[in-house]
Amino acid sequence: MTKQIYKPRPITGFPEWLPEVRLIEQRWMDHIRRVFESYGFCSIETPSVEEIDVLRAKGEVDKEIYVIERLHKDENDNGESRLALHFDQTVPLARYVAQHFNELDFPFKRYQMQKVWRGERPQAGRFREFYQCDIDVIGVDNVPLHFDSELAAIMVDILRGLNIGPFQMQISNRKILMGLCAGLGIEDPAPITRAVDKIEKIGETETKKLLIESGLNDDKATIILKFATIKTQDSSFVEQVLALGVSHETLAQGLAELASVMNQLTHIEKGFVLADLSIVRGLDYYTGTVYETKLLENTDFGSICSGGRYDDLAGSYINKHLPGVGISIGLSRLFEYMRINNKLEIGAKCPTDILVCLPSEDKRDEAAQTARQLRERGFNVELYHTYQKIKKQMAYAEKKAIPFVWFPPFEDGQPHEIKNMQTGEQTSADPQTWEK
RNA sequence: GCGACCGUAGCUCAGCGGUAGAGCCCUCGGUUGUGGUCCGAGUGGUCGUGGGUUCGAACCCCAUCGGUCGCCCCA
Repeated sequence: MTKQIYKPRPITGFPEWLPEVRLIEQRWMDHIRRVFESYGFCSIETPSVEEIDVLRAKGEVDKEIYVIERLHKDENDNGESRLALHFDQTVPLARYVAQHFNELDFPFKRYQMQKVWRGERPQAGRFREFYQCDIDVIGVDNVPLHFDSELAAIMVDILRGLNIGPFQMQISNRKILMGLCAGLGIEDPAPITRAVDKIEKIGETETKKLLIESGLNDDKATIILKFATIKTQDSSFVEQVLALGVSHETLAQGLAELASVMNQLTHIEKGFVLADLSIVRGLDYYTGTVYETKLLENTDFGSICSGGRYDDLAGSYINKHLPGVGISIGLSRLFEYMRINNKLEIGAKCPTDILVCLPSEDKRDEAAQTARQLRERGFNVELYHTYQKIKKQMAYAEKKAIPFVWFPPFEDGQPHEIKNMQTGEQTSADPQTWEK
């Protein structure tokens, strides 16, 4: 009789980590949470599923959405196949705010760290199930522009603390390009924004080709191209845009807003934030400030932290005008980049500080007692429950990279001992007073 | 959804027409109460799957499934 084995394969796009990697991911999340809370953001968690109609209210993203249904559907179950996994946290937030409008305090500042699902082709840094860490500020009728700069500062703060190497956040304002297009008499700005957005990736020549293909004459294409290459560390982009000789009310408004945001970010060390007018972002609900963040050693990897301002978040779900601004860290993407490039400092495979070893069968009580005493004093302590040669017990600690091994007395009357696995040093110690 | 490349042990790969290999990992051993190094032994694969060509296929051909990378889109 041979046992039937179903050989499992990893499901691409749905990552899972070994304990030593997961441990670091948890540390990252702790860090992110701490910074969010330090700015007074509160946490919410929404269900993994939303009604399909809720998810669809914002636009055409149908092919990305995973629908859920029971394997065995009853005849009268039809109405229930209306559920699907959320593909971001902004839409669930909008629904949440609409639903709890009367119980929330505005401006509503919340953070949310959950998994989201997208039915896309997985690639490096692109998953079908991944974590996002969002913060958003929602106001009734308006949200001060100061939040736009504060959100940028928060994210720079977080990313610097994660030790991810050089990065840069690029900020722009959609009104600038929209106003520029309007000022140039361009009726459909969509293909223009798409071309501008690609300049970093495909270069100026290719971008210009795209612009011409979209129906622009050479003069207009040249203006747009010139515009798309403007990058400044302060608000001096304003003069450069004005020098293009196009004027429009929306353009002026966008310039004023972005200048204001940049001026409020001068406290950040130079280089972390850049006004980059080629940033527009595809998502159609952004109407003002837009953010993107790239790792400078590999800008092709994609944005690791992006977001923007929207005029009306929840208009599809409630009859109120609720503008907001939000930004999200692509935790899984960023983490994966660090992991595959061996930049995570992989350490212990468990949170254990001390392994208490079992000297012999008849010393179980003493060993357990020792473990309890150490645990009460705040250490993470594992007890080796199977009596095996000390050699085996040590090898276990070694494999899991547990930093200390505790030896309760082998014979009555002897002292306890503790061994530092890194230095190999072993000394006698008292479970009530020992310190690392 | 479209295009290019790739599927041999848990992992990284060699073999490219004549009966499945290496390194790492894992397990055990190298005697009394102590890990890492070293030495020895062992477990593990119907060579992604199905068909075809051949005396004979991991190897050649076709199909299929899976993976990787681009495009689209995005964290």
